[in-house]
Formats: sequence, structure tokens, C-alpha cells
Amino acid sequence: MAYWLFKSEPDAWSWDQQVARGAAGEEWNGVRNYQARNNMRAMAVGDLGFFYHSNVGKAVVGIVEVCATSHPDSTTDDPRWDCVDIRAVRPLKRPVTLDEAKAEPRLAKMALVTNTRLSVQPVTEAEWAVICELGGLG
DNA sequence: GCCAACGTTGGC
DNA sequence: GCCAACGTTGGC
Repeated sequence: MAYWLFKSEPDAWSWDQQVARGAAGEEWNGVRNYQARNNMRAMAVGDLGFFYHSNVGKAVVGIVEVCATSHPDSTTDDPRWDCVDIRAVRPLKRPVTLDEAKAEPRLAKMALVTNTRLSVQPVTEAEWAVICELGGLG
């Protein structure tokens, strides 16, 4: 079981929209970055991820689960781009902002802090636990 | 809205 | 294969 983080601008695709898709989930399409794509190719069904609102909010707002492994991105004919499907699991009790993550020494090496432009990132088990703690989840 | 950081593209 | 130019992301 691995942990990940998915970034989305809420104006383009928000947590509420993700929740509205329910158990069916939604394609995480539109990624046009090799590193992000490679991360998605490495995902397994049942892997968990954080849902992060970039630009507006700048906070981790919820937890998602991978419900389909990588497959061609339906928004392009370019065979280079694959994506996974994810479904909402639960919101954090309180969002964990980027400022909080930056201020937390245990998250100093987290990709969210060190590699701001990567839209699909791996998260370590330790980082996962810290964000859950800050987010009010036992 | 600006701009820094970073990734990609294309000329050589 | 190098590197300058360009495009995009995302914090501020």
C-alpha cells in the first residue's frame, strides 16, 4: 500500500466535485508531466492519496482512494499520457494548509513543500500520518 | 497579475 | 547532446 498526493485547482476540479462522483470515482486526467504520469503508473487499486487544492485554498482537504490502475487518458489521443481513477473516501476534519505543512519540521522534506510544481506526488507513510494528525483524523 | 521555478522543445 | 527559448504551474 502506497500513499500519494493529487493537486487540483478547485476552479477546475474541486473536492466537492470529486465527492459528488461517489464510489464510481473519476479519471484523474489532464496530467501532461512525465514524473506525475510515472507516479500514476506506479499506483495500485486501494492506494490512498491526499486531495490538495492548489492556488485557491492551498490546503489538503480530503482523502481519496485509487479505484482503477493507469489506463489511457481519455482527454487525449497522445499515447504517452495515462491516468488512474480515484474516488473520495473522506474529508479531513480540518484542512491542512500549505503554510502549516511548511511550518511543520516533520514535513520539511515532503514533495508538497520542496517540489511545488509536481501535480501528482508520492507521500511517505510518516508524512501521511503527520497530515492526518494535523487534519484531525485519528 | 506577476514572476520564479521548472519542464519541454527545437535549432545547431 | 547542448542549451536557449518558450510554456506552464502555482505561490505570492
